[in-house]
Amino acid sequence: MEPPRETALELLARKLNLHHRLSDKDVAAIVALPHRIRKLEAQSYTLREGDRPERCAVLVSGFAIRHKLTGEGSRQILSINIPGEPLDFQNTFLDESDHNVQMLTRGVVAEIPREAIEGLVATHAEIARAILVNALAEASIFREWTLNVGRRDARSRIAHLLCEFAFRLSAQKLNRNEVYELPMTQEQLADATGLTAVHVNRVLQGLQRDGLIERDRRMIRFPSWLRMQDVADFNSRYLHMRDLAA
Amino acid sequence: MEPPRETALELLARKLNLHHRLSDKDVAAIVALPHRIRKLEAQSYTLREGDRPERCAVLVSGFAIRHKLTGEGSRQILSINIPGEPLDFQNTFLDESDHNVQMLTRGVVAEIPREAIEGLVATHAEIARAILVNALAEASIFREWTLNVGRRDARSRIAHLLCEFAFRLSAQKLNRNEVYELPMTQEQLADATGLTAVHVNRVLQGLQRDGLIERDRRMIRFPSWLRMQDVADFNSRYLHMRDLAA
DNA sequence: CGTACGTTTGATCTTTCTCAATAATGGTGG
DNA sequence: CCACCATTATTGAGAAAGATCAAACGTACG
Repeated sequence: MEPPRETALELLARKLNLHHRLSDKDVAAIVALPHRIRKLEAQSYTLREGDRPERCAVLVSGFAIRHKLTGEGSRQILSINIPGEPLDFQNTFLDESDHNVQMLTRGVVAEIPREAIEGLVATHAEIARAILVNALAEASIFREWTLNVGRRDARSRIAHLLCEFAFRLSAQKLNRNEVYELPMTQEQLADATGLTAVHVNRVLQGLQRDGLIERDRRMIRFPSWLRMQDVADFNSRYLHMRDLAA
Repeated sequence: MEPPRETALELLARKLNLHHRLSDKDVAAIVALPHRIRKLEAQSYTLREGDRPERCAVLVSGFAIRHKLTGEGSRQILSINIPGEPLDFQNTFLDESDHNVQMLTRGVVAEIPREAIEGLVATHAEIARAILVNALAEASIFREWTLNVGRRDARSRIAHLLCEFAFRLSAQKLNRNEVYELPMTQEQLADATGLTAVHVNRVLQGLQRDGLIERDRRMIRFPSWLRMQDVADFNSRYLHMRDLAA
């Protein structure tokens, strides 16, 4: 028997609760939010640089990325979003988006009208706080990525990304047992780490050769989380989660 | 005759107003905040990774940086803060700091008690919004830095940092005429761009040779802002300022 | 006026990129 | 269910950007 399926907004409530404790009443207010469910194809954009967001998408299933491009056209992926995460809260409060949000896989989002969010924030102080804390926690992830790309070598850099992804999946209880699927091509992995796809390929093989990861297709398994964490220089503090999972 | 000196909190109000329009009443409420003025030496920390912030420092004069270290000890500077900017708003709402905040030069901060900020936010919706927008705008800067470090070559990377700094100084009206002092050693410039000091030195010389910058000590001048902007791949959109200066 | 710190220079080494080709894979239409 | 096509992964060889090491030179300030 399957456990009852979580609704889109329950998922969001659980995510926000990860950063800031919410009462049952607050959770109920979130779940009561008006919204529209929408299916999205892989590669489709939910928001483009320069856009003015009028609704706020919450990722229900599938994976999304934030990215921006240099004038020369090379791409940097800025973060990966997993189910439960709000995609546009940050942009909802700014006049125009400074980056792109794109689906990595096909998936489902719940779109909440801007005004509904604004109303909620105005009347529920703890939810407002949770949204702020969520935004700040995401900013912390950007900082860690700057460190990752700026100061770690290719091996640690990739290992760090793998650790972060695994950790966040666990925290949202999205991975069955020890294995998870990394929904990215090596090209995308390269754009996330500031490397080239060729080099990513070689580094992945190196990690595998040294028994740090096992790969089958896009499935990844860490034989030893501890050793992996060490190579990745990964410490979950920057994720600002109240409860430590994994 | 000097214009009347701006107070610490007027400076903050002006900075917040840059991102979100504030009424005179809101400005007055900010200026009325309890606070303590403190002088800080160069290199002193206002906050360390792992700390729990109990007061919120606003930079009044001098410059500060955010940075974090890898396990191996190399440092990545995450952003530079200029007078008027709140140093700890982001950490005030999280349980512990995920990065260090350190003075780049000697300077002065105004320390506002945590509870005073919380009270202000609870009673002044527009100020709360301005603080949120300020935090989101700073997150946008982190994203741009990830792109900078991940996908631009050394020359553009350094040029971009120089442009950003010049632009933000102008927006806060902190630079006399066209010249400004970059308050960083080449070592620090290296830590901000993910390079080594030696290479930074060579790149700076290259920029100078090509007539893109003029240097005298730490003073920097751009003979042509347009050409510089072009080399830097700089577009101020990500700074989310309502009025464009410079 | 000396000492510590910051800048500059040269020589050499390494990591990572580039270019190019080949091999798997996965999804699609018939 | 199969053949085909487009994407993705893998491999090799050579080039380049940037790192490293070491030394010399400036300069600010106590």
